[in-house]
Amino acid sequence: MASPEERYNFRETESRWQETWAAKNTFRVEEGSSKPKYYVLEMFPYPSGRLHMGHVRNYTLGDVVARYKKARGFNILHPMGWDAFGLPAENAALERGVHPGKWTRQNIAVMRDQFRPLGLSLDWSREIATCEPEYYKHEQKMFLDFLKNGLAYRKESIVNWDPIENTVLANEQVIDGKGWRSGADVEQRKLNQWFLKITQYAEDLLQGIETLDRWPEKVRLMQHNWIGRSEGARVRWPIIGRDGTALPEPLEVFTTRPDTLFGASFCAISAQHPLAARVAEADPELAAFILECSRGGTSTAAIETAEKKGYDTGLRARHPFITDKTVPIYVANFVLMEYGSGAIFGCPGHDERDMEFARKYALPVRCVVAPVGEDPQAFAAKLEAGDVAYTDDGIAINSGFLNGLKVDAAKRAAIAKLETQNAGTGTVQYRLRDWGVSRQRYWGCPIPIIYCDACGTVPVPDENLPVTLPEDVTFDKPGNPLERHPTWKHTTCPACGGKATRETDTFDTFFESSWYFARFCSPKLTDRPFNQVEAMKWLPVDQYIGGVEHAVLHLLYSRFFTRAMSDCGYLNLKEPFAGLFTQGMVCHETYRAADGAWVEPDSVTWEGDKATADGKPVVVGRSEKMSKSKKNTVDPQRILDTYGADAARLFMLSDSPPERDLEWTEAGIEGAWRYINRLWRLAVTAAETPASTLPPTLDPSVVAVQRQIHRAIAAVSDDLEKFRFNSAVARIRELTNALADMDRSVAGGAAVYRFGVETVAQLVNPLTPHIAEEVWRTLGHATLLTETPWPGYDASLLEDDSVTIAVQVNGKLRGTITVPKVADKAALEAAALAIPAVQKQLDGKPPKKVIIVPGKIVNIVAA
RNA sequence: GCGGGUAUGGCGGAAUUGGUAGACGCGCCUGACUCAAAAUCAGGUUCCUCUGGAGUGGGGGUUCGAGUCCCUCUACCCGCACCA
Repeated sequence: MASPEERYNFRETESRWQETWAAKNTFRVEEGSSKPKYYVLEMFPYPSGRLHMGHVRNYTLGDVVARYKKARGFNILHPMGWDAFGLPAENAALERGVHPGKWTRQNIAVMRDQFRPLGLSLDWSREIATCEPEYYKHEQKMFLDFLKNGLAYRKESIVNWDPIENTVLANEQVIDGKGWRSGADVEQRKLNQWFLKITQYAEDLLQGIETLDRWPEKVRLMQHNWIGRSEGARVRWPIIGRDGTALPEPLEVFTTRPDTLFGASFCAISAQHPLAARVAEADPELAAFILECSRGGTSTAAIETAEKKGYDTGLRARHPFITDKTVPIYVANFVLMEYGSGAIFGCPGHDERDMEFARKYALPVRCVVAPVGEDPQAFAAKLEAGDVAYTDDGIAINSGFLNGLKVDAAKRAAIAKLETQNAGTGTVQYRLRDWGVSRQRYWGCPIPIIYCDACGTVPVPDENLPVTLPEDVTFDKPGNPLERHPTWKHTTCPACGGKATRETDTFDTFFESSWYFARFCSPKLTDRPFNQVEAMKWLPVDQYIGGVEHAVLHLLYSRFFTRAMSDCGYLNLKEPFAGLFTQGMVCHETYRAADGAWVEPDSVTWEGDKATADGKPVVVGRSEKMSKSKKNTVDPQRILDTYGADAARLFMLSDSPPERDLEWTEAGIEGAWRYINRLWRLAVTAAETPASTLPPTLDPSVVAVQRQIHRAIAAVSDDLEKFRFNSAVARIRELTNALADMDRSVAGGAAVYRFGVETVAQLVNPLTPHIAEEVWRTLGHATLLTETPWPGYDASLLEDDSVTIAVQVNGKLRGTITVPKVADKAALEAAALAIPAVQKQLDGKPPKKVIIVPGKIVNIVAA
């Protein structure tokens, strides 16, 4: 029976250890250490105001890795910072009239305080905030270096416009045709924008994926698809005008199927194609069609569902292979200007979309590929009469010099011929577009550029960096406050000294997060973003942890930045993150009142399986990601106040594998809290047990526990290495159960018990560091457990002298036998056959066959 | 449409190379302690027609033996989506 003194006081204990670790700088990087380095990083938080459960899970996972690796003898870099620029700060300014900078810095202060009681092994001396000029001045310099090296450029282009956020979005920030934060239908607008040349690295980024063997397959695949490499050809089609004369410039189309050129029945160009505009000058009907395409296509979502429409320009394109053959050129609403050359040739027989178009406009369908093993004539007749395209592999038919070749060979032959005829070239096309980084927002890093009527685009000279954000701005009107600031925008040209204006756009906030991992290597350096030697020592990040939602955003941008920084002399590295772990979301049941309004979990009361809120019944919905809109959030603060950090951490780690979604339940956290107390009682008992040395002979039951301790060390070590934290918890609980059940009064009992409790403290330390440290101290250790090496195990104690193995008859379990580990096959067979249940199954007949796998199983095959 | 993933008790999940399915926990049940409750402790808990049988989403296959390998179907989840 636990007396009040013995009850575990997490409030006092957890804060005491947090203070001790802080006072001793336990988690600072060890300068000049000869230990191997290990860089653990979790995706840094946006200072939204308060920590949420997703943060707690993310940082707990990272902390387990950091503490485990520290015990394993590594010199750990485990820093924390703030991804502090972003739109919510401006929204707060609009709604509450508070300056974005003030709001952000207040949030940082609140959240930093919320971090402390979690007991994370962070090196706070390296804290950074991206909204401070000490940080962003370096990225302004970096941008200018990118510009010098041809990695940044400005151009007018059609961009994704978010009408709610009043800013441009990158392609990666448009999800299902909607803004990734606002959810608004994204519109198309033509604007002058700064771009970073991520496409220059398309091939390298693609190939680099192969080296990321400690990344989840899912993320690698998503990046692979996002880059979207396709091999094909650019084909030039001479154009014949409406009057029958040839135009000077040919039409260039991109295709991945040059093998189907003989099946071409039309060409189609984008409504934004220059040729379309030229023809429209003399054709009002076409001009109207083009307008319709762009009007109907203001939202990306609308484009995707729109019916395929075309307009015959009256121009014709001359086929590269077939003399005298020409095809009509259409303007089509489904051809994208941004991909390939903004023009295609249509082969309806072997492309679904072209088939749809051809049937609509009564264009010919010609079969030029037939599947192997089918009669080509019959197949072609069926295909040409139907409306389903054949897109699989096959053999070229009706295709002149390509006839008889399979698709791959035909592609190569077609490209070779195009090249000899000077009618086209083999090429590689990527889906990846350059990264538009201009944002029409205030709360971001100013783009260090000046526009001068005389000198054009002029970079801000180094000595004038940083270009800092003005503090005196107003948010009383829509649009970018920098644009209407009375003085900030107006400046003099650094080149000619004349009147000039500043760029008022700021960088996409993904700019800051694309290099922060390097800044942590020398966070206080003032003259450069980071020290190259330090960065090369710590990078790549050994273990990066965060949500999968950044698979093609932050994670791709960072890989690009690392390459770009290397090409500009900042680094010599390609991949920033050697290991990546993407954690699941934290979910909770949802509740709705009769009127459909969401109800918070805290206001729901249960009576049996009936849930009510304010006396009215509520409908229990499915478990979903915690979100403010569905009100199914649980405030980490309340959990920490009620159960402490260790219980919260333990529950988060034990209930689900870390890559899967976690269902938050009050019962679960209570279970974790019970375990903490159970462990504490064990420790109190162990501390009361007089320390004794191990006697020469141990009671067999004690030997069994001793084996279990060593097995637990081996299993938990392996589990922690492989992110199987839920299994690690199970193994530790098993050992705890065994220790609680053991007889301490027999020979060696007391000593092994004590050793066992000590081992539990060590094993549980990365997961629940406060109680672990407290147990360690209670057992009489003067040194910190946090500074104690990871326990080793005795391999000879992992296995028992005797093993229990299963006995099957025809694959069905009929009994078990416990035999010496060294028992030979004959002994195993004899023991197995002696089992009554086995005898019964055999029914007096001799077995047909006996399969014996020593140490594992005996399977008797009955006649 | 294309690509990927997942499916195991009432629930979360375990079973690392094919070898005793359901570890560990939650919930539930019984008992002890208590005036009572909570907490704690002890025991039980896959299902069924229970000396046996069935069982890892459905169906089929390989094997002495399949949650695990192969084929096929279904459901759900995620990513991309007129990319030529």
